[in-house]
Amino acid sequence: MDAWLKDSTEVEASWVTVDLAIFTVRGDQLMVLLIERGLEPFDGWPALPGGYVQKSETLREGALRELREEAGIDGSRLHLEQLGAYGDPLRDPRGRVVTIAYLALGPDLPTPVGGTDARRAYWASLSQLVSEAKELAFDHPVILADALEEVRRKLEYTAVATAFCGESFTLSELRAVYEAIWGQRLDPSNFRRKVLNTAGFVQPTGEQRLPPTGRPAALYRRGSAWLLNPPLLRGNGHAA
Amino acid sequence: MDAWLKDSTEVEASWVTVDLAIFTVRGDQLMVLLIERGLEPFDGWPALPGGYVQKSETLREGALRELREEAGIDGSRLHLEQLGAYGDPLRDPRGRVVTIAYLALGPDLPTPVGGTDARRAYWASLSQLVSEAKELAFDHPVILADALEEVRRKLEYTAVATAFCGESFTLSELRAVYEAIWGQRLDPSNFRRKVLNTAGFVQPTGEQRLPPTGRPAALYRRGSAWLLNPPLLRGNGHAA
DNA sequence: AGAGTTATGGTCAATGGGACCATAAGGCGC
DNA sequence: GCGCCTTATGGTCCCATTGACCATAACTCT
Repeated sequence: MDAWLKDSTEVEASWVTVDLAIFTVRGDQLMVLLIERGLEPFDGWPALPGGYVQKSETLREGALRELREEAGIDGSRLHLEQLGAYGDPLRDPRGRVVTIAYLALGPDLPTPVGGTDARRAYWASLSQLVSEAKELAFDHPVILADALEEVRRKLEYTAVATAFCGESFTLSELRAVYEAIWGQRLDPSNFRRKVLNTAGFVQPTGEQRLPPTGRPAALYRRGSAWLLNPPLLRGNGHAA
Repeated sequence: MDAWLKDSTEVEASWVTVDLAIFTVRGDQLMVLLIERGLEPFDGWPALPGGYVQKSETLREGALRELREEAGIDGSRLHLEQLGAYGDPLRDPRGRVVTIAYLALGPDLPTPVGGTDARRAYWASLSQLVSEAKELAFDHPVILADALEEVRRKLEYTAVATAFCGESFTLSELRAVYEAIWGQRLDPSNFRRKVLNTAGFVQPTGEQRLPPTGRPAALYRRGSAWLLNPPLLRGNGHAA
């Protein structure tokens, strides 16, 4: 293989890892899955779950495997997309480690047990992370910030919000996803109108669900549309 | 370094490369820079320019270096953003090579000379590539398709179109960028209204430029805004 | 029954955008 | 100079979308 290298003193092989930003919405909070690292470097620090990519698997397969191994989550039922590659030569003190960050979104998931090189795994509230100025290992703060921005933007022009809901859901639940992630209240009536007028966003199941209090709500499941055209824009922001 | 590996039979180091999808608009055509490969594998095939990432540079620096070495382009004046990582274990017959794809956008650039491992470099028209069903090396067809989709989408909600123009430009030139990339005509009057009403998209220079024929057009330079809110949507498409 | 709560449905006005028309300001041929 | 062609610029009309509200429906709990 070295035969193709132009300059073996400058080019050398790298370790390739995947890191996962796994989000879910619980109540009115956007949560991200963190682990407490169980080995050096950054032993004891909170970090995003992740690990080495094996030689025979695709990057996506590696992400799905780490999802299972480190977070105990079956990835077949959640949304997984690539966020990007992070390869600053100094990002890992061990040497050149390029990581491919993945974004995973799912409905309220069980708290997972710790994985192989994690002492424990837990859901952390995003707003709490920010307010406590919590530090993360490696360049994970950057990855997490990029992931958050990606989710926020993707809610606007795709139907990805349904990935945070279960098989069937009410429009209030769907709206709660938007509110938790955008951090702003949306008008229930206008939200409803927008969602129902967007062909293929959701489709009614015909069933109802009783909330803890109040009128029963109709249930929907995700529709066939992925792109929302026109998009569902967040206004200038008007908290309530 | 091996001390951190969990299973040295399954995890091994990978080669990391960058590949570049460099776009420009010439006339009414969207062009992409291709090279003719000068060595195996895929010797003689057209491919996206790219090469190995060196051990001491960031991924972005590697992309800028390849831009210079393989395409003879000074990257300081064009838009460069990461597209994503491609790591199918079979994508390169030499073995495990993960590539980080970058998207580069610039104004009409000079035809570059061939680089180190390229026999020659040339601009290829996107529409021609499609109509001739041209094949590319590796998984570059996928990367190119992803890059194209990314540019098209990014025109909608960012001011990235100005990256295809020179320092100063007329609104017709800017519109021509949209038309070439979206493959559809836009109404000059409505386009103008939209661009000028979007605060910070462009700012007038006060100067004019004479087109080959017709009334002189006012010149603008790019403004401070990056996100367009509301976005500049392509309609359902109505060629003319 | 009445209050509280959530879901659903409708109105009204402002905005933005697509289709289209009109005018301005150059060059060119005669 | 005068008309003609071309491109740039500016404006109008109308409809779809949407934000701000108001009103009603359908539950539970007291």
